[in-house]
Amino acid sequence: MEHTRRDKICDLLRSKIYDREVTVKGWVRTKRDKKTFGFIELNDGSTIRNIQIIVDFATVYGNTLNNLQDQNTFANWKEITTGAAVCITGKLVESPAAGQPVEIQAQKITVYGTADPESYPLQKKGHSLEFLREIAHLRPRTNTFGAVLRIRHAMAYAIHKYFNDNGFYYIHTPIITGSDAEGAGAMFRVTTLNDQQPPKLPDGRVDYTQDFFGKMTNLTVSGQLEAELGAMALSLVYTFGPTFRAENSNTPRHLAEFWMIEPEMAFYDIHDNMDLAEDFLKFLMQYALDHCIDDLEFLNKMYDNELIDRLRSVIASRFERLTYTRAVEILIASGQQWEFPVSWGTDLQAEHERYLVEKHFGKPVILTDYPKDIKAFYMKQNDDGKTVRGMDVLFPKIGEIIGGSQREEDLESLRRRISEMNIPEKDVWWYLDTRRFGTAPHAGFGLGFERLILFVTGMANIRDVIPFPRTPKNAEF
RNA sequence: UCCUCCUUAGCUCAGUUGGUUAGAGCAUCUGACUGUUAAUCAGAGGGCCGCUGGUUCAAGUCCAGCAGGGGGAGCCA
Repeated sequence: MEHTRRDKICDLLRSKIYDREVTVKGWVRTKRDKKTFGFIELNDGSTIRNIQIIVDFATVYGNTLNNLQDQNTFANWKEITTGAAVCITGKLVESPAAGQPVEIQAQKITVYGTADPESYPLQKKGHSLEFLREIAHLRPRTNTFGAVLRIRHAMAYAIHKYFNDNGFYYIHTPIITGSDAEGAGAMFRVTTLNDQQPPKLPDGRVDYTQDFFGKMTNLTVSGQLEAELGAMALSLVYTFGPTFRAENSNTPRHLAEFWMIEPEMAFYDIHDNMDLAEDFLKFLMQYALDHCIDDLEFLNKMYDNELIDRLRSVIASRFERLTYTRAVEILIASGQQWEFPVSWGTDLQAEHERYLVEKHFGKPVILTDYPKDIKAFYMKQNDDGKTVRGMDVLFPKIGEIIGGSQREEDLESLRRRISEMNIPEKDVWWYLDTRRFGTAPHAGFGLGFERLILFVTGMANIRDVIPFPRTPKNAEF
């Protein structure tokens, strides 16, 4: 096939240099027939917008549709259906009609790949998100998923940019882990043992010393502990990678495989941690508004009329910071009827978080200083002996978007906590070593990437903000 | 995992107290149309009514089980 340079549609739509030859390659969204000419709407993924191509049949085919009996002449035109991949060369001109700034007067059309209209599942009208999940291999070709995927990319890039520009180092933490000390949820086993006849110990249990790694291994549920090791040398680090939870969670906010961002900062206390989290989130939202406005406007129009206002409102607000204890007082004093009663010492339920964020304060909330018994072992204990320096950032619509804490840097306090929570010290000897050798105050947090994308896109279901969702009973594609 | 709702044409959905041959819009196909833009107009084709079993003279409709999906909850990010 002859090679031709490609003009990106996003560039052409912005161009003011008319009457020049251009070549576009992309996928047909719609075709509209007339008698002597037709229109093609072409999309190449560079923008949510299509470019319009006008095809004068006399120019391109030397004939008109009145002579349809001449099948050879119009075989090419008939192959141009929704979903077909084509290459079109023509002249870029100012559009004489409203609806688009420029259009292309076609001179030559090559069809790379047809899409049989009888069986191609995407049509030019809208589809339900549930249906599109069943064809996740084709849904990137829709306006909605094009927009979501471009925003997802922009947010991934903005995350790296933010940390890089602020002196953080990207550290790659392992995906296969031999520790299950996180306690963050059920794990997926990684093994190469024969699943029919695994080697057994005398007591009947599987002998993992004969497994690939010589021990039981799983997919990671968090890179935090390893990120802390990096922070104890490079001061400012972050991880950004896939994590896995084998929980049987069937909700619009949970995935079995999701991506998480975990910065870890030496010499930060919980207040520095909160400052960073707030600044970071606002930066990401501003980045989306600055770089993805076409896609955001589409999502705002089609799915969530308050999306752009909400992003702006979060950027403009100062996140409300209060202790867990104070939050419990507010909830008790609210006089609301709760499905789950509020009392000091139990974790807040979704209804409580929603009340604080959406009703009481009307803006993002950061809760701190939780009871130690409902939080992880590594959180720094307060002097009151009851609470730890954890912090959760709660957002409207999606609830907890960030969870973090100042970490316990004192070896003996940490060992006591590990013992209380029945975690074998031999599993975390390497983690304890950071407290043995040059320990320092430090803090960090975790941000669920897809939760962030949910908020930034206004989508309602987490399965629609990751290209190939992994959920219980679903690992297709 | 629990509660709840749903499953009818390629898609989105109607379908009356159980009663002849199961409908619509969009999509597809055929045609009309001198600038359309989710074009418009006319016509045509398209159904294991999720699966299995039951009740009944008769089941898309009632009952049970199973499967898949949505929403809520829990777990969490």
